[in-house]
Amino acid sequence: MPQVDTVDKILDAAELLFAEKGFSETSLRMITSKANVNLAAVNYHFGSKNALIQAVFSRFLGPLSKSMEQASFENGWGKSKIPSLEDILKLYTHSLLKLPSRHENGVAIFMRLMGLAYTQSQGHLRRYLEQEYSKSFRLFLELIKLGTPELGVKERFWRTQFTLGSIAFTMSSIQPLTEILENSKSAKGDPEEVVNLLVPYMVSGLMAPPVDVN
Amino acid sequence: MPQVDTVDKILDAAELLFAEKGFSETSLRMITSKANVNLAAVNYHFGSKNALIQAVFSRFLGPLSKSMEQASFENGWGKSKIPSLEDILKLYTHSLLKLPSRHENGVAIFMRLMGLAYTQSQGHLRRYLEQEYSKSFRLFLELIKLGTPELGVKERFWRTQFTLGSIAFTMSSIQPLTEILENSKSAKGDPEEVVNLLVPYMVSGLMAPPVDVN
DNA sequence: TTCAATTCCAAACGTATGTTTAAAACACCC
DNA sequence: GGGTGTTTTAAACATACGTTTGGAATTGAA
Repeated sequence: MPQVDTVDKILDAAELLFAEKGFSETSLRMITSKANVNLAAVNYHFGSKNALIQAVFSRFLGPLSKSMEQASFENGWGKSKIPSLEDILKLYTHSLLKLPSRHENGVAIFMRLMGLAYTQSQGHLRRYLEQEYSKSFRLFLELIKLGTPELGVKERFWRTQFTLGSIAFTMSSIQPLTEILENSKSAKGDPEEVVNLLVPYMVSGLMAPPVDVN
Repeated sequence: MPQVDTVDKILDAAELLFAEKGFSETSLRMITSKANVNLAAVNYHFGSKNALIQAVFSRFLGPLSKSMEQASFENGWGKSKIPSLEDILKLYTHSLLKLPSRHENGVAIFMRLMGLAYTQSQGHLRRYLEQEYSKSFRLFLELIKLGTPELGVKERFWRTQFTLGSIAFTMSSIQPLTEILENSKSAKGDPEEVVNLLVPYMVSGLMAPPVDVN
C-alpha cells in the first residue's frame, strides 16, 4: 500500500482543480496528470466524472456536517435554549476553519466548491447534496430561525439567501477580484481574518429592522 | 432586412442559455438551434464563442454603465455633496430594474450573468470587462467609499465584497431559472420585491459598527 | 511458490465541441 | 437585369472529451 493511495491522490488533485476552474472546465486528463495516475483510474475507482465530483464533496462535507450537528447538540440549542445569531454563525464559521484539509487555504477551497455547487448547473450534484445533507441544511435553517424570531418567513428566507451569498461568493472570487482591484495588500488577509470581518456583517444584515411583516 | 436580424437572434438565445446553464455548458449548437440560425452564423458575425460571450455582456452593460454614470452626475454626487449609502444602493438597484430587456425577468438574467462572470473561470471575459468597464466599477467603489466614511480600507473592501456576493449569488442561485421565467408573476421570484428586501440588508451590513480600524 | 483478486496501464472508442470551407442564396445599386 | 458585396448554408475538419477495453503488473493469502 502506497503512502497516499490512488483514490486520495485523485481526490486531492480534483479538489484543487475543481475549485480553481470549475467542474466542466476541468478534464479528467488534467486531474490524472496532476495526480500522477493513469487516466483510467478515475473511472476504475469512482465510476464516472460525476461520481468523482460527488466524492470530492463527501470527503469534507461528511466530517463537517457531523461536527456541526454535534456542536449544536452539545450546546443544548433548541427551543428551550435559544442561541444568539452571533453564536450560531460563529459556530459554523469556526467549525469551517477547524476543518482539516490536505491543502493550504483549505477553507477557501471548500467555500469555493460550495459556491460552485450552488452556482454551476450540475443537476446531479445538487440532487446528491440534497439527499445526502438535507438534514444538516435543515438544522442550519432552524437555528437561523431561532436566532431571528422577529423576521417574517419571506424576509428570513431572502436574508438567509443573501447571507449564504456573501459567504460563497466572497470565498469563490477572492483571486479574481484582487486582480481587478490590484489592492492586494488589503485582500491578502487570511481566511480567519476575513471570517472575523464576515460574522458581524452577516449578523447586522440579518438583524436589520424588518421591512416586510408577514 | 428582417425584423430581428441574425445578430440579435443569436444574442437573445445566447443570453438566456448562458444564464441558465453557464458558458462552458452551453454549446454553439444549442444557441443556434434555439435562435433558428445556422451554426456558422456565430463565427461569421462574432468571430468566436468567446467574442459572443463578450458581446452578450456589452449589450446590457453598455447602456447600464452609461445610465449609472449619468445618474450619479445629475445628482451632483461627490465630495461636496455626499450621498447616503441607501441613496447609492437604491440608484444602482433601480437603474438595474429599469434596464430594458428583450426577456421577461431581464434583471434576474443580467444578475445571473454578472454572477457567472465573476464565478466561472472565464479569463477572457474578466479581462474584457476589466478593460471595458473599469471606470464604472471604480465609480461604484468611490461612491461606496463616500457612503461609508467610518470604515477602514480593509473592512470596506471586504464588506463591499460581501455585498456584491449577496447580489450576485442571490440572483445566480434562483435555482430553476426556467421555472421562474414561466410563472414570473409568482411572488417569490419578483425581482422588485427581492431588491426592496435586499437594499436594507446591504445597508445594514455595510453600516455595521467597524470591527477593525486601520 | 502458487494462485486468485485487485490495481494499473496504454490504447482505442464514440461522441461532442468550436471552427473553417466553399458554394449557394440573397440584397442592393447602377 | 446584371453584377457585386453580404449573408446563409450544409458539410467537413481537427481536437478534446469521458469512457471502455484487454492485458500486464502488483498484491496478499495459502
